[in-house]
Amino acid sequence: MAQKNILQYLILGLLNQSPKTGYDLKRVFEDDIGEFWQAQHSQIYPELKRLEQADRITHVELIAGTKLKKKQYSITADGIAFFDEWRYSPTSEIIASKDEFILKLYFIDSKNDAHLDAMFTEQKTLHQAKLDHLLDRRQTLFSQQAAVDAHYGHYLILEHAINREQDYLNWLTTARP
Amino acid sequence: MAQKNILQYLILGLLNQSPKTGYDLKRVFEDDIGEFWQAQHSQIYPELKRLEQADRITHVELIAGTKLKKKQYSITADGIAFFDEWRYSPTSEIIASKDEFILKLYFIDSKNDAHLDAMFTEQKTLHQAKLDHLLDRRQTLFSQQAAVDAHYGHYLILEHAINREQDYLNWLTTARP
DNA sequence: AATAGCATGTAACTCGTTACATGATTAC
DNA sequence: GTAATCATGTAACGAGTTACATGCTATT
Repeated sequence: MAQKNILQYLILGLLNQSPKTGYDLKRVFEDDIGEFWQAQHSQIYPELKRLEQADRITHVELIAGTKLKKKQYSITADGIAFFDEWRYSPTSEIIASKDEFILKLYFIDSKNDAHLDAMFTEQKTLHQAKLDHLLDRRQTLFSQQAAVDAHYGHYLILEHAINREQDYLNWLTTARP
Repeated sequence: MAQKNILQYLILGLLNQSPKTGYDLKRVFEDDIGEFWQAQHSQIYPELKRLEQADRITHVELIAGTKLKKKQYSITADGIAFFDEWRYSPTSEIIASKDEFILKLYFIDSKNDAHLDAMFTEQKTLHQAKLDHLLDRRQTLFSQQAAVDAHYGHYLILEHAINREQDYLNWLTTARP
């Protein structure tokens, strides 16, 4: 065993919400959970094949327009069981994050280093843009209380992503006003 | 080209501070920059070989005790140039983080889900322990102003790690008091 | 008709983890 | 003496990225 293959659980969880095509999954990864997990379509399609071989999902072929085939996948009872095992098991490790800017900063010894201002200015811009985008998404998705109640976990993690960016920006600004 | 090989720059940066063995590097990864990057010795030793073949580092063999050989690596002029190119280049992408707990949370639809309390309690414990450890390290490394002045970047990233954990804990507590 | 987006796949490659393997030294 | 740590390496595997490849559909 080398790694954990969390991707399979995410795909199962998303199919557990509703049947989806590989392309649908790709978009959810981009839009909804991209802050906390990433997956390219080149990783999703093979994983769908493996999950189907393991009888955790099945698919039906749909025709859009006149010719365009798409495979709509659904989760099976086996798949649900396998997903539930993961989702309700303890999460006892924190997957450490990676941050290239932070590493570059580590090698700066002096407060007077000529590069510090440019480095911080750049990061402030990046993280402000990210924060703006997240605030926008909150506005779009959760401006009504009903949405919060129906997708509470999604709401919470978006709040967390927003907090995180605000905290990052706050640190940047405090360290280098 | 598939990925960025940031590890090589980190090794060069650490050797730029002072000559080190592979084992020394391993410990720095565990202790100092583990919050933001991880590397096992099985990744470090081959990378040292590659860097030496590229003439970016060299080594001398030292004998500890009577027999134990160790290879002490130093950075070359080429290595310094290569490192500087990286460290002073723009960091225009944010490497997205991964967090398994957050993903499990995403799939919880209702505020009344019976698992929520246990999930949050577990995470509070984990992140509190991490925060305690970081506060401890700040006390050890940076209780004197001279240390802050001599290793300003290291100080800043430790502050950031502390902020981040405090923010995480704060979110956990606010969402599930 | 051209462009952007929908839709699915494979190939090549690197990154990173876990496990295997060996031996010396220090502290108890 | 024995356990923990120092010290260095390789092997096997899975995870993840980038690039290659193809074709349909909707919008302007």
